[in-house]
Formats: sequence, structure tokens, C-alpha cells
Amino acid sequence: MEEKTTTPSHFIRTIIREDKKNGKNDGRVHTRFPPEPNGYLHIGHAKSICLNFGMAEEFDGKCNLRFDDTNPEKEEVEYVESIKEDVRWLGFDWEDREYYASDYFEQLYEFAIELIKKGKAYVDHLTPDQIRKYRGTLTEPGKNSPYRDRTVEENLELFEKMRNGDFGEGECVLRAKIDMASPNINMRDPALYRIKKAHHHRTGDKWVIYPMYDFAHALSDAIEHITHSLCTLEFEDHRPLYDWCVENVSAPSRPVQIEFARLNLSYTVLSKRKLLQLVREKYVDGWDDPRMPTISGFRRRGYTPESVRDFSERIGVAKKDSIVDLSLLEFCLREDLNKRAERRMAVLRPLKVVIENYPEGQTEELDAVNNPEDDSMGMRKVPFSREIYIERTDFMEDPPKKFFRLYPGNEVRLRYAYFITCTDVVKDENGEIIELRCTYDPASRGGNSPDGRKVRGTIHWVSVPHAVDAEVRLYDNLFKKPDPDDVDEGRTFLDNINPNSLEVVNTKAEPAIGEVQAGDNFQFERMGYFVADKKEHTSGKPVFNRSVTLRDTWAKISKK
RNA sequence: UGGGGCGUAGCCAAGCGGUAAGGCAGCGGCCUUUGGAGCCGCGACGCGCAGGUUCGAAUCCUGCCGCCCCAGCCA
Repeated sequence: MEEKTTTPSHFIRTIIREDKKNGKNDGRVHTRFPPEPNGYLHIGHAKSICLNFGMAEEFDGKCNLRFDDTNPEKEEVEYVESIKEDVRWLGFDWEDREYYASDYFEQLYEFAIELIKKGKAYVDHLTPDQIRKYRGTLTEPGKNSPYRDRTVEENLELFEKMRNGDFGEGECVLRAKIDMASPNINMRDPALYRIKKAHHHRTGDKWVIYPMYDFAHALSDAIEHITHSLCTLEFEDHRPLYDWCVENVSAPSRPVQIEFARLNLSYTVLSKRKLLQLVREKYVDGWDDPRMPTISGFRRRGYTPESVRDFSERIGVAKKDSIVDLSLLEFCLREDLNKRAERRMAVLRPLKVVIENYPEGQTEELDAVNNPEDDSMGMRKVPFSREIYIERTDFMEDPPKKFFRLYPGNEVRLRYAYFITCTDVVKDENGEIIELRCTYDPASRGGNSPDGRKVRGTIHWVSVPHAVDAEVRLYDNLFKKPDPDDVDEGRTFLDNINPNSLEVVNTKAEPAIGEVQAGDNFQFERMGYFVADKKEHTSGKPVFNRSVTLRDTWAKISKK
């Protein structure tokens, strides 16, 4: 059905395909995306979302959205709302399967009781500090807690007291009784429940004990009959514990955990802790600042869901730690927008040009195509007059070799308009160029000369009397180094923040720009892709964010 | 140095015993009313290293080396 036969294979797809072929789980494929609502989702989560929902879609299965909300101290409804919005924006639908680990608290509590009754869990009154010491080290085994052999009755009673709030935070925990000498530290009697007298965003003050990740996550998967529980590499050595939880309780199903490498992207950070810090300490303007690698940041930056999904597909899924080039993400956006974004002309840094032989007071409308890649997107009219603005960088008084743009005596084409030749340069008392004088060839209307004369350069322009003012935000990478964490002793990633990640310019745009809607994507010819800012753009005061520049061959040539 | 993982081109990534896919980046060229787009071409003599098995090894075996993760009552 898909014409795309190049879908790259990856190990998870292979496993699921095999399972389905062998009739495992009755051929059912059920995944889940399990975010903790303690921050905004970032591009790394997008990879996971695309994988989980993608596998479900591909194998005719389902994917749940489940909030892993077992730590009330860090979780907020603002985060769950943003997460839902982001998943939806990416184009995925969890239908009626919006779940919360907190929905299962009662059931999980019962599972814990079951463990206690089987003699596989106990209430430990060691202090947090003692527990750490008893745990041993990477090379030395741990020691059993003196409370490890409490009777089932005693544990049952104590656990109920924990639930009833009879103990204070940190006084005791419920622990799995596994093996304090296990070479896998996660198996040295891990905590299953701890006391937290905090308000939970959904269950309010109903509970004072909360299940730990390993216990809650594995059993939530089992409760939802998840078949393939996909998570990242750092949980690899939690898998024995995941299995232990599911096997030692009368779980309704037997899910399997499979781990893959998380995404890292050059020139940015993807750790919730660091992103939170950037927001809290105001290095950026919120979670959706267009420089943030959050999904909401990319959305506001002008990225399309299609481009993000394409990116997720192209990076692949494997178990190798990796840092993907930002250039791949940018490529995906350009490729998408090239075919879909209408073109407009906007002069970012204006330089006035007076066309001396063009009649004063005259105005005409020229035809411009909206997208040379797609004729169905039609044409528009662009007004022309004696005075226009051109890009400052499109003029050089003393140009280097291979500079095809405007310079004294040179002729260039004004896109969709006329050939002009620079005749004079006007400067102010400081020697600053403030205006150019040019002449035009009336016969070259539309951009071609009947005598077949060729020009090497074509530049964009905007008619002075018709120009619309717009604020344009030029974004650059938030960090100076490909790896922001590459720092000297005593320094942090914050020292690698790029001080020039945002430049705001007042630009002159063609009048058609006055009609755009917030969120619309455009290509400003020769400059890049821009989006009308979702929050601040109005028809009265247009505001655009640069999503990504165009590939700039000239920049490479001029650097040599 | 206990356990768990991973090492294929600058960055991703296929490959699973038969003689190194693909993408991004980069570099040439063609074309062009965006120095955009598009099109064509170029990169491993080699798959962390060293041995071994085999007619044949990135793929199997052995030994090294390097990198990542784990000692939260975080997820």
C-alpha cells in the first residue's frame, strides 16, 4: 500500500515482526508511551513516540498514552496538558487509552500485599542512609537488613500502617526481598513503596505511599496488556527487576521490555534537568522558546510534524549511543517546506535603492509564483516602484571574485522584475552606505531581456512605498559547541551557551505578508524558512521566527 | 574493576559465513529568474585491535582495548 519500500529495518521491528509471525500474544501488538509529567517533551521523546505509535500502526496494534505519575513532588497538570498537545501535534492518536499509573494505585497496592504474603517483600525501618550502606558497592555485596525477616503478619500490619499515614516520610519503606548479594545492584532488595506526604495532581491527598518506578511501571504494563515495552538503554539492567515484578505477582499479562538508545542531538542538550534549568534560570524564554529542543520549541520555531516524524524514521533505532547531526533535522525540515511553503520576498536588513530612470510616482504589479516546486500553488502580484529595498548583503562596493550580486557597474536581476545596474553609491558623513543609485532596463520586465543578455545574479527586493514592517527573529544554535557538555574543569554546559542565539531585526516585506495567519510557514526567498509566531504575530504587527536558513553555497565560497 | 550494554566513513545506519546498502554532512560538475530546489559523480582496499577456525569472516571462536549505564525512599 505504501509506495515507500525503503523503510529501514531495525532490531525492534524485527522482533515484533517475528513475534507476530509466531503468534505470540495471539498476534497482538500493544505498545505505550509512558512519560512522567515532570517537564515538557523534547525531540528525544519524539523519537520514542514515533517508535511506539509507529510500531503499533505498522503492526495493526494499539499504543497507549500512559502518564507515569508515581512521584507527586515533581509532577504537574501543566506538564500532562503539554504532553498531550505534543503527542497530538505529532499526529498520533491514543483514542480513549489515556491512562495514568495513579489509576492503578489500588491495584498496585494489592499486588504489594500479594508479595508480602508470599514472603517476597518486607517493610524496612532502616534509614535512607543505612539502606545505602547496607547496599554494598559495585564490587562488594550488600548485607541483609535486620528487618528482612519480619513475619508476613508483621509486614502486612506495618504496610497497612504505612498506607494509613502512621509513619513519617523516610521512616520506612516496602522492599522486595530478592538478593542483597546480586551483582546487579537493582536486585539488592529494591524499594517498592516509599512514604511521601505530598499532594498528587490526580489522587490528591488520598495516598501517602507511592510505588517506585520499577514496580509501578512493570505492573502498569501488565495491567494494560502491553506486549512490547520499549524503553531506553539505561533501563537495561532494570529488566531482571521488571521481570521479577511481573513474575512474582498474579499479573494479568506478561509484557517484555526491549531497550534502545536514546537520541542525542548536536548543539543542544536533551536532559530534562538541564532543560528545566534553562527555563527556570531564564536562559531562554520558556519551554517553548524557539531555541529549545522541546517539541513545543520546535513547533514554535516552525518545524512541521511531518519533518519531525521523517527525522525520527531516518535516524534509525539501535543500541549504540549516538549523537545525531543537527544538520539531518534541518535537512528534513527544508525538504518538507521546500515542497509546501509559499514563497515571499522580505528584506531582512534593508538598503534603499533609487532607480533613477524609473518614472517618479509610477507603480506596477508584477507576477510572482508562489512555489516553483508546485504550480498548483498559483501566482501573486508584487508591487514595484522607483524606490526599493534590497538586502545589505547583496551589495558590495569592492566585491571579491565570484560575487555575482550588486556592485558598482554590475547588472543583476531583481526577481520577477527588471535588470538593474548600479551607478552610484551614496554615503553619510561616516562613510556608511545609506543608499544606492541604479538604472533599470525597461525591456527586461519580468526578469528577462529580449536581447538574450544574461546576468549572473538574482536578488530579492521590496518596494519602499508598499513595504510592510515586520519583526523577524533570527535564531541560531543555543550552544556554541556540538557537545555542550564538553567543558573544562569547574565549568558547566551553561558556559557553552551561544550569546548570539537570537538576533531581532526590523525587516521590510512585500504587502502580501500582511495577510498571513499565525503559524503559517513561508520561505522568504534566498533567506530561509520562516513562520509567523504563534504567540505574538498579528496582522497589525507581523512577527516571524526563522525556522532554518536555506542552504547557503555562497557562504561557503566566501569563506574560502 | 562487580554487573549490564555498545564499538561498520565526519554523523547516523544496514549487514547475521560468500567477498561493505542507504541517508545527512563534505567535495566536484550540470542546470537554474532563489549562489534555493533538482540532476550526475566522488568516500571504508576496510568493519575497535590482535590472533584463530574456514576454500572464504564485519559476520564464528579466543584474548585484549575503548566508550556508555548502574551504588535515589527519581524516572
